[in-house]
Amino acid sequence: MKKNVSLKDIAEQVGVSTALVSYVLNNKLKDRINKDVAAKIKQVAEDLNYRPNQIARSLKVQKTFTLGLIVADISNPFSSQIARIIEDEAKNYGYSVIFGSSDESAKKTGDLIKLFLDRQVDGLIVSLPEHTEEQLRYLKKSDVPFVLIDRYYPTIPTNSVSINNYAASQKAVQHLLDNGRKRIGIVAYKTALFHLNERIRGAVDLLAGNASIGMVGIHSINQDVIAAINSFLADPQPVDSIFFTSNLLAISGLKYINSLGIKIPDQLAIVGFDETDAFDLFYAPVSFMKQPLVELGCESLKLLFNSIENRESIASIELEAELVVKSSSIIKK
Amino acid sequence: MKKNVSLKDIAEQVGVSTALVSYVLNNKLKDRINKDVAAKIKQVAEDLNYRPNQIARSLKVQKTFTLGLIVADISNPFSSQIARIIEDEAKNYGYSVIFGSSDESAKKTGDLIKLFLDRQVDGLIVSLPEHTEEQLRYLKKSDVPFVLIDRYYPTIPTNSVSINNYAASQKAVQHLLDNGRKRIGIVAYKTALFHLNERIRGAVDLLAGNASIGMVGIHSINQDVIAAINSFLADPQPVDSIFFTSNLLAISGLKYINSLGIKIPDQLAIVGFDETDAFDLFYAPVSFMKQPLVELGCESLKLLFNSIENRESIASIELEAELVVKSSSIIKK
DNA sequence: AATATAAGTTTAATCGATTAAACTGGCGTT
DNA sequence: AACGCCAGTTTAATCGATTAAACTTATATT
Repeated sequence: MKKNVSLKDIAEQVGVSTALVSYVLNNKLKDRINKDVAAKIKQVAEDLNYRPNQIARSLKVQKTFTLGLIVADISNPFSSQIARIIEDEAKNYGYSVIFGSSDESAKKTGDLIKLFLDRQVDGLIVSLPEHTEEQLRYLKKSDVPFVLIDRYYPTIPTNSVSINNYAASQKAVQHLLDNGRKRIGIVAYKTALFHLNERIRGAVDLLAGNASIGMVGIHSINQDVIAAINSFLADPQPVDSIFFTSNLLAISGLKYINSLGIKIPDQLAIVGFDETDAFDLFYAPVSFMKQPLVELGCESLKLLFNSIENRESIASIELEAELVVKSSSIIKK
Repeated sequence: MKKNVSLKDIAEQVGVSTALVSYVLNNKLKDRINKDVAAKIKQVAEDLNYRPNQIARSLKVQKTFTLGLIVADISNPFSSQIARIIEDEAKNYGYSVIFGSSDESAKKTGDLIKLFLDRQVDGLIVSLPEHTEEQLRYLKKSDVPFVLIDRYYPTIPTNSVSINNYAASQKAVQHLLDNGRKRIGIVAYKTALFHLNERIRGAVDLLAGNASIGMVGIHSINQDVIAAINSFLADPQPVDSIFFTSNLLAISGLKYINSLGIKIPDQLAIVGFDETDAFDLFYAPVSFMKQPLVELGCESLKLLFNSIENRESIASIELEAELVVKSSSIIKK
């Protein structure tokens, strides 16, 4: 195996100490160093194709320039788009990202947190599954800067970036009302996650109790979505519109609606949550609440870097989602 | 800032050397160590919640237990699913993954390779953009174990895992022929990438020159797909079926076909490449060539770990894609 | 001439772990 | 009593970089 070139190799070849090589290559003590020696060192470093060992550097300077990212599932487009944005933006700050999927499991989340802390990440961006108060406390105690993204506990103060789910939900429902819909079905997760329950609360508040809600278990999505839609339709006053509070729920629901031969938007208006290619391929392209993914990612990093520089700072940022109207929810002319 | 607990802290508290602590916690020299002392050390380590600093450990043992993963774009479902599988499986081997998106840029790919090498990854899994022979040579010279996934250069021997694109393409086209289609349009990328050209070659060979091909630039997908479809339809003998050689091409094409009001599969049969939710939401769920993603990921890791243990080994693995038939390509009963 | 200052470089400690080699008493053997 | 041996432990080097402090010369100042 070829050995990597180290400071020592350069030092020996030039005939100086490693310290001097380090000073030269890092442009420190600039004005005190002999120009010819500096030039020679740079030349040799170049010739040997020297690349500093970041592990050694990290150990010494106590900084890894690595961030940990925990998402629910990197293969879900919501997560992967966020990951993409964070990876890109972190690179601009000189940071790399290591990542993991929690699979909505509290235990996996805890394991990933420990794994990342062991690797001395400089900070974490985490999307927490439900029932992770313990993991969150561990994280706070660890004293590593971190930011919660998408999901947070309103009663536990932390850095966080999320959207205003309550308002988003109301925008979606109001849009259906504005388009003449009277009976709105809400399909939502049965969950302890605050942000998802805010989506329910927003809709219910606006409809003043006059809402049909279908609850879906995260591990039985297709089955529960079908049951929810069936019950919406079996109602003496069947719904004339459905608001799906997540992208997976919408995809699952639309497949079933397709198979029933129900016409969208004539018989049923649809609004989804989060963007996906699939919405556009539907014969009646699906209206949806669009989350500001770039802002979510960038604001998270801003908070995180703030927190890395100044441990005291804690901030919560709430962004607005935007309604994108396509043909699934409007009255055909 | 709270300092992490180190071996030294434990050693001081117990009143022994750090060496002994290390031996105990790593279960080395088991039979030579006083049981009471060992118990005490373990107890104190537990009490202080000691977690070894992996950076320090990596420096000493010259192994980081980290892999680098370079995909084209982590927000493309093909990449993110692979990333998911690799992350999961690597974790089983005790490895973490750092990742980056090349954006199909040779320069970014080179930058990522350097970044990952600087961080002393133990190995790399790379999906190369076109015109990256130079970056590939650099990688080979670096002597770090790596595996190419999905894409490879047939003339440059490396570890690689890919699918048999030639055969996959023929399966797709043969399926269309079997279902009575006579004029098949192929929509493919204009690219230097070998694996994508294999898809074209497979189709063309089978159709013996009787194929219409629409070439699409990677940076002008929508525009070029539209042009391709227009030309297919303007032909004196218009096509009765289209094979899209990637998921993005299919999505783009289906959107356009939708807008033209063309009926699938009656007027036009469709076969796509790679799975996506979108295919299922289309009113005529789309048939597609399904890549064995789990196998791709797992075989890559197997090759990589082989290569990490034994630098000499080089192997290329070719997997088969499978045709998944839905309603977009079959004759309606 | 004595001393201060500056320029250029090196020494050596350090980050936190690992590990080969050396050490220390106590014990048994002859 | 002298020696070897062994269990149990420590010493010290090492990984590759960073950096405060110390160290040389040479030059300037008084």
